[in-house]
Amino acid sequence: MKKPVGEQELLVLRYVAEHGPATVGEVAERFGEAQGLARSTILTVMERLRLKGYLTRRKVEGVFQYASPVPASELLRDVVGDFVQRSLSGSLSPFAAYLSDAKDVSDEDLAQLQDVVARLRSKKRKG
Amino acid sequence: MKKPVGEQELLVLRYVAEHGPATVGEVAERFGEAQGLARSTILTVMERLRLKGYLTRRKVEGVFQYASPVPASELLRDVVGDFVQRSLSGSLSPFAAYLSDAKDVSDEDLAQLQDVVARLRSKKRKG
DNA sequence: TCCTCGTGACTACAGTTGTCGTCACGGGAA
DNA sequence: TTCCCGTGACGACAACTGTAGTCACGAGGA
Repeated sequence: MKKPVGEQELLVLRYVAEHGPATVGEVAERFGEAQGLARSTILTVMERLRLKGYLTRRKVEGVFQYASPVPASELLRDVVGDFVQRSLSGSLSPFAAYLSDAKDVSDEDLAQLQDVVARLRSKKRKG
Repeated sequence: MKKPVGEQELLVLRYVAEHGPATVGEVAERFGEAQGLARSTILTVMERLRLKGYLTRRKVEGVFQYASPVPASELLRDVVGDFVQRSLSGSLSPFAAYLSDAKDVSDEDLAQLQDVVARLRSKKRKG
């Protein structure tokens, strides 16, 4: 069930996941056009995502509405998990190394990270 | 200089970066065999990595010694950076989401993360 | 000298991804 | 009724990746 998703595919998937159910025409107009992509490109990508099980569709008044069965946040969380497993063999130190050099960590991201780390630590103490 | 690297390619690159300069035969025997890969596969992958600029080689006593121009840690840090940019559009919250669900964060990784976060926070206060 | 083996360079081929063009259909506007 | 347009389904093609077979060459051992 873990079909791979390409980079562009992921962008489209994210768009759909974040911008509710949408038709191919809508995605092509609002997302594809901005990226300089033809409508048929968007259609092909969305259909591939559907074939892989990442999108579902439902005919509403003649046209198909595509939607992601999982919310964008969950989707991205899984993408990160996959990446950590596949490319880092589960190790997080490369992430730490990246972070320590990162120039552009937003306040919110930083606060969120601190929060998560603190939570993990307290859980570990107990567990 | 930002040629893409596939997953298997990355594994080989990591192996070479971590296990000093090595010949194709050595990598095939120690790494490839364990993965069930033919020697020619290893050779092809290593040559592709060299063509992309991720490996260099030097003939030593008749055979080529391949090496990574950058240490493994730096390599992985860059891989993470790429991933964050390309797949997460620079946002770190998906990573935080991943962490909060992660089951298997090692003590070392956790400590390292906490350290980095703390450092970033203090830097931010000052800067 | 002749055969074998490690090494390298090529070639090959299938699957995935990124991008489209095009064709056919059905519903409205003219 | 006719023609146009949004929509869908296909087919296509190039690049990249994963994986390997094969051929030629040079150094040693038999």
